[in-house]
Amino acid sequence: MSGVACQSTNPHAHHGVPGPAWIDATLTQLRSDKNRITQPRMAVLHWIAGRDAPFTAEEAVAEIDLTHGSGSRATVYRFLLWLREQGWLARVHRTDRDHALVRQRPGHHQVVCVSCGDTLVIGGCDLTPLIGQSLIGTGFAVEGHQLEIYGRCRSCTDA
Amino acid sequence: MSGVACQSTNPHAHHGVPGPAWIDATLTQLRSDKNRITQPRMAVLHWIAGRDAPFTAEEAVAEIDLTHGSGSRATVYRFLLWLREQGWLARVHRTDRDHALVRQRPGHHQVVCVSCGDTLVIGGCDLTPLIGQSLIGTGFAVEGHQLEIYGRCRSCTDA
DNA sequence: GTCACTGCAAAAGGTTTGCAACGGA
DNA sequence: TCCGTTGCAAACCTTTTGCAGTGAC
Repeated sequence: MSGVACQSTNPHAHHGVPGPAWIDATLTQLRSDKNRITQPRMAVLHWIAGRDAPFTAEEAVAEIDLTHGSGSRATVYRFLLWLREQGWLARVHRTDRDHALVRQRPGHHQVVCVSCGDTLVIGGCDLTPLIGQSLIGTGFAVEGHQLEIYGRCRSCTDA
Repeated sequence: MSGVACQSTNPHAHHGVPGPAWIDATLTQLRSDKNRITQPRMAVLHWIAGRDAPFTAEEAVAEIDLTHGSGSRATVYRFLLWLREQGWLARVHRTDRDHALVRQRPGHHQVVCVSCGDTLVIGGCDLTPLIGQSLIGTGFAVEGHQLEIYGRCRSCTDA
């Protein structure tokens, strides 16, 4: 882990990928992939964009239906799957039950609060050299990595 | 990935936690926790000990039943849960579907081959100080972390 | 002998799929 | 218009749970 992010003020720690930029990027890919931009998909994108903590698919289904009056279970699941395949969502483990999803930007790492589930993302923290070193001589060709950090955020520690 | 691939320059890379040592350690804790050492639990332990690649709970159920003629679904699931809670198994993501489990030793990290699913573990690679540094000023209290590294093992690269 | 553990079978979740209707481009 | 996408409902798969019987200590 190197670079600016390791300084004390840490300008790279923030809540996930900024929502608006994330929507723009996904829309761009939808268009260039000749996929259709539909009303349900927009509802899903906007809902995710406003969501910083990890969420489950089922939460997405329920809340999108509530707030946007749209989103059948199948449609949401199908689109979430696409977003994951394209790398716009990362899967993280939940202490409780199943997996959750978070907006993702490559090369950044999730910091998850075990108490409230809020997420922080640290960027500019490239572990690649370190990992490479550890694997010298193993013949293993690294394609990527995912680091999840667990703990308690400020508000949950104070409480 | 073969055994040979791992005995190279990196003394800390190996296939998971060695099976026999892992069984001993879990048995020790079972005893000290006043839990009972039953035939089904022994079957589960031995099956896991001989398994280096990540496995799903369902695989465990099916194969343990086959090889040891024991292990009802509920019993295996209950024991796997205990092993996870005690930190003897780690949950890792699978590219395909749900989560998988692997033998774990604290402070070590999983290296997963995306092609054959085999696992390597690197130890002595403590990220804690680095993570701590990255989070200075965020008010986040780190309790733990999990690093998953993806890539291709030697045999899958050669193939 | 006691009480934790097992096994069954059923319930509870979570996710995927088939198919007719719909609607972006 | 055309074909990708939706919505519903049912199927599917994984994991959990209740409870009577069993067996480790």
